[in-house]
Amino acid sequence: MLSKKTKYGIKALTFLARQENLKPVQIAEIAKNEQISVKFLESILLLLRHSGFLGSKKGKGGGYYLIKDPKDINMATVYRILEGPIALLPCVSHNFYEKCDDCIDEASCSVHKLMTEVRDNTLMILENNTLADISFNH
Amino acid sequence: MLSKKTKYGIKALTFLARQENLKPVQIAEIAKNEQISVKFLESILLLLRHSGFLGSKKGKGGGYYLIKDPKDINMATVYRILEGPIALLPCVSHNFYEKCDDCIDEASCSVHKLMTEVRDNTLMILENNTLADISFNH
DNA sequence: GTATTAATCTACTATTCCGATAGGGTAATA
DNA sequence: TATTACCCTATCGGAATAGTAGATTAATAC
Repeated sequence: MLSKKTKYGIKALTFLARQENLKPVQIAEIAKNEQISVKFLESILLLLRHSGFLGSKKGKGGGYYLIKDPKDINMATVYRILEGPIALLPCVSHNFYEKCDDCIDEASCSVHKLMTEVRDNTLMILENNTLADISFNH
Repeated sequence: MLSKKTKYGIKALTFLARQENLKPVQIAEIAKNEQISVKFLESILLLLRHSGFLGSKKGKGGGYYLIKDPKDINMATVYRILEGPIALLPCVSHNFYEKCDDCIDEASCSVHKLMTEVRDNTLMILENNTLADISFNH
C-alpha cells in the first residue's frame, strides 16, 4: 500500500504543476486544497525541495514552487524518493537490493520470479509517466 | 512491500506443488526447507487451508497437501488472500474499495490516475500466472 | 529597523501492524 | 492408548506511520 506521504507528495506536486503562474504557493494553501495536515505536508515539501523538485521562498509572498518543467519530472524518480523501492521485495529491487535471509537460490525462487515480473512492469509504467502526464487531461 | 506472510505462503505452496507424490507434508519439513519459523508458517498454512487451497491430515503421517492442480491456482487469488488488495490505494481497489477522505473528485486525482494504471498491469500479471507457472521451469 | 510572514528544524507521541513466540487442546493414526 | 501433528488463543517487542508542538530563521513590507 502507498503511504500517505507519497500520496500527499504527488498531490502537492500536481497542485503546483496546475498553477497558472510560477508564483510561490504557501504550504497552508496546498494543505487546504488537498485536505492535508499542514505540518505533515511541511515535511514532505521539504523532502521534495532537498530532492531538487521544488524551490522555496521565505517571508511574505513566499511558498513553494516547481523548479523543473512537469514534463521533465519522472514519476519513477518521485516514487523512489517518497515511497522507496518500486519492487515489492528487496531481492528484486535494483536501487535497494538486499539478499533474502531465507533464500538459498534466487533463480529457483518462485516468489522472486513472480515479483520480478511485477516490478519490471510497474517500473515501466512509472517511467513512462511524467508529472505533466498525470496532472493534465489530454 | 510484500509481507513475509505472503512470501512464505507462496513459497510453501510452491514447495507442495513441487512434491512428486501427493502425500501430506509436515509443517516442520516445509519450514526447514524454506527457512521459515514453524509457528508462523503454521498460521499461514491454516489460512490457506481455510481458503480452499490446502487439505490437511492429522496424526502420524499427516501434514498438508494441495487439493487443487497447480495449473488451476491463480496467483491473483493467492495474493488477495495472503496480502490483501492488489491496488496500492483503497480508492483504486476493486475488491477492497474505499473512498479517500481527502479526495473530492477521483476523476481529476492524479494519484488515482497513475495508481489505476499500475493496478491494472499488476493484476494482469498476477492473473496470467498460475502456481504451476512459477513453480516449474519450462 | 521593526513587525510580520512563512519556511525551517528538532523533538515528541499515539497508533497500528508485523513477525514471532508460547502453550495447551484436539483429532487421527499405528 | 500412546504418539503424532494439526488447531486455536493469547501475547509481545519493535518498527513504521501519521500527526503534533514549539522554537528558530530568513525574507519582505511598512
